[in-house]
Amino acid sequence: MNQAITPYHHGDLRNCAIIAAAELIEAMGSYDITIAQVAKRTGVSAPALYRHFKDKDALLSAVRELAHIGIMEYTTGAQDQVEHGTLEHLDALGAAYLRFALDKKAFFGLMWENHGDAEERRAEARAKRTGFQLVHEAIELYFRKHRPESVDTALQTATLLWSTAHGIATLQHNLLLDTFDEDADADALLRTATSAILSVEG
Amino acid sequence: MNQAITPYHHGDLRNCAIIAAAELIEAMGSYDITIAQVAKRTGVSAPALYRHFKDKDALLSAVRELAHIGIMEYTTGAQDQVEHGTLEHLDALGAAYLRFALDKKAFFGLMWENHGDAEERRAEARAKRTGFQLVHEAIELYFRKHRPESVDTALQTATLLWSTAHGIATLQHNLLLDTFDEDADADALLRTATSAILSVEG
DNA sequence: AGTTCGAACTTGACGATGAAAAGCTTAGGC
DNA sequence: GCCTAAGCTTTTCATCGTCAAGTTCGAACT
Repeated sequence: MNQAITPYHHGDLRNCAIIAAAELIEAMGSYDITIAQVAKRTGVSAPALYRHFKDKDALLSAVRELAHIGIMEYTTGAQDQVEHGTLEHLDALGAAYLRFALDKKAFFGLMWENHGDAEERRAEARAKRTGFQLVHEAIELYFRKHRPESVDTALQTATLLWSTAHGIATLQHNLLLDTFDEDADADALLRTATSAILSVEG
Repeated sequence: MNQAITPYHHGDLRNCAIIAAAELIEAMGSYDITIAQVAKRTGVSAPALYRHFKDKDALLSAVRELAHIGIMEYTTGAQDQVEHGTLEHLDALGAAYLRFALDKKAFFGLMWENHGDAEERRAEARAKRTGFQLVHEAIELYFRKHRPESVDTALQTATLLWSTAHGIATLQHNLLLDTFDEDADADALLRTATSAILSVEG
């Protein structure tokens, strides 16, 4: 975004385009953006972006990765304020996930679109896995402290917990929580699910 | 789809267009279809569809409702083969949901897109609620039989169970289950979650 | 039966979009 | 001080969603 006197060679177009796209998405509250919009915001012609991205979806794919980093900021941020390996730790992670889904609706929606070729998918899967790892480690730590006999089911438990959090976030995101249950509170629901799933006998 | 000698007035264009769109989506395995494709398949010009749908999204919205009916066929079909109010009943519902997500990937992805104006959203929310109701009733019945003191938490439990099923389906759909947990089995995961959530103390 | 009317279609056109092609511009190695 | 190749630009094109204007036909009224 920092073009001093608009030099011919931008210098960092790839990254600036990704950021511009992300800003546009956030500003419009929708990931229905055009190459032209991104190009304009970056101060560059539309085809210029094709020097750095195979096609539109490759650009969006990069934005999706950014979004995953964003969610990591939410979760790691929340994690830093609680004692690790406790129930509060897991609740904090879950709450952060739900909060991201609410705060950054457009990003959250975009992240779970899956188009793109195998290459892009792999890169995104890596980013997603990093976020999941956080939950996995937190649960492993929790089990090690409170239920050492269940440590080796931590991966399964993490998958379940992530699924539930994601499901609740999706309900929220689609404005269906109210439709299904007028009095539902996403955070409370997730906390209930968390303790239920954590107490499964390995 | 039944144009005998291609009469000028189609007779049932609206429904045929919806079905054609659904068939296209299923055939291509993607919901990235064009008005022109749908029109061609229906044997009609593209603008003709605008007599029956406000815009492209109104057509897709109708297809989404069809998809919800499809999921209902899966779940009610599964339900008919088990004794109601049992754990197997709930497991069957969940398994049917996961199977739909796998069998009809494109539909499943499309269903959770949410664009469209308020009017369309309301119609879709109604369709979604109908599917949810099934789970709700099954859980209420289960509680009435096995844990009568928890009957009034059935709605909350249903929301949780639906969330978990949906989360697992999403992981599956995005090919992430393997990424997160190489040995994960979606059905087994959901069964584990189901019994955990059902045993929460009201 | 003939006229009329409006709903259901047609063709044609337009603006926006994603993407390719071909030609400038400039930094950096020789 | 050129030469080259990467990084841009403007042009161009096909496709897409959608609108406007004209055509066709069934039904309702005389």
